[in-house]
Amino acid sequence: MSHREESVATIQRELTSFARRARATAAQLHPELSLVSFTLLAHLEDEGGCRATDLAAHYLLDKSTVSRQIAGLERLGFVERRVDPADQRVQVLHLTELGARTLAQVTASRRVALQERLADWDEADLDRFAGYLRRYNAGR
Amino acid sequence: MSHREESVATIQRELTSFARRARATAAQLHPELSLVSFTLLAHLEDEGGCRATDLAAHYLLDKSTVSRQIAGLERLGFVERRVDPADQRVQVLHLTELGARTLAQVTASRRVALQERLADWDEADLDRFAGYLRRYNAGR
DNA sequence: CACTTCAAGTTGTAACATACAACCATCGGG
DNA sequence: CCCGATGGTTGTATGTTACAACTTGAAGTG
Repeated sequence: MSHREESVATIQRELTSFARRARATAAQLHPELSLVSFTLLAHLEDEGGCRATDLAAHYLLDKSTVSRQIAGLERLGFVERRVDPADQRVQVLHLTELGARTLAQVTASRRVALQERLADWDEADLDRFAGYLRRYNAGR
Repeated sequence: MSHREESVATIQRELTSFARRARATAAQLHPELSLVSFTLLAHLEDEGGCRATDLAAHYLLDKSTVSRQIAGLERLGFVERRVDPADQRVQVLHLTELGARTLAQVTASRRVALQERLADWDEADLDRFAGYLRRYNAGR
């Protein structure tokens, strides 16, 4: 196995291991907002509102799954729907004020945990790690 | 926000985004072996056999969940149990020949996908990225 | 305009995954 | 020999997800 292949194998192993734990970690940190709900809210924040179909495409979920997730988030008062005047079928989803506040809280508590974990990394390493992750995720 | 905080924020965002997609990606790539089953088999391979309790601790799962997962994998003929002669309560889990072969296939197909995605990375970057991921996961 | 086709969302259904609690069996130490 | 701790299974409830069938509205075509 070449050096290159070994690196790829390591990346594979570590990413898998991370993915596997992510759900449980998220659930422990804030039981009120699952990993999926959290990412949906975050996406709404980033995009400043989007359609359910967009969420489904972006997160590789079935539209029925998104429909139910959104219904739950609406029940919690975190998102609201605004019918697109140009197309009555479309519901543009937006964060409510409460949704934005909750998202901010959860993001902050996650960040604290992450900061602790990365406490002994120096700034240059953090910067490069962040860059690699961004590059990896962009590559699709 | 300091440079350091910005890097941490990026890492948080990218890791979350990755985690969110991982399950669906895995499911598409090989419907026969979910992400969880895959990681359990991989762990057995790495460790050369271990207890259900170890799996639960490592993957932050309830022991009942692991118990059912293992039951499923046993039904599929991928793992076998050997009672520890030193402690009758303990079942040491091992990959069967079929389990090892299936795991190897899935690992290989995942690796191909990953290699494609990392095709335009140079070797030094791959090496550093792998190192950062290992360091990140080790930090707990 | 009527007809067809397509896109956005919802709902019915079934399969899993998961946690928690209760439980059983076994081990090890007083 | 009992008793607490450990490994594991089973009962139960909840949540996530996909697939399929359906509803509604949009858009194009004759």
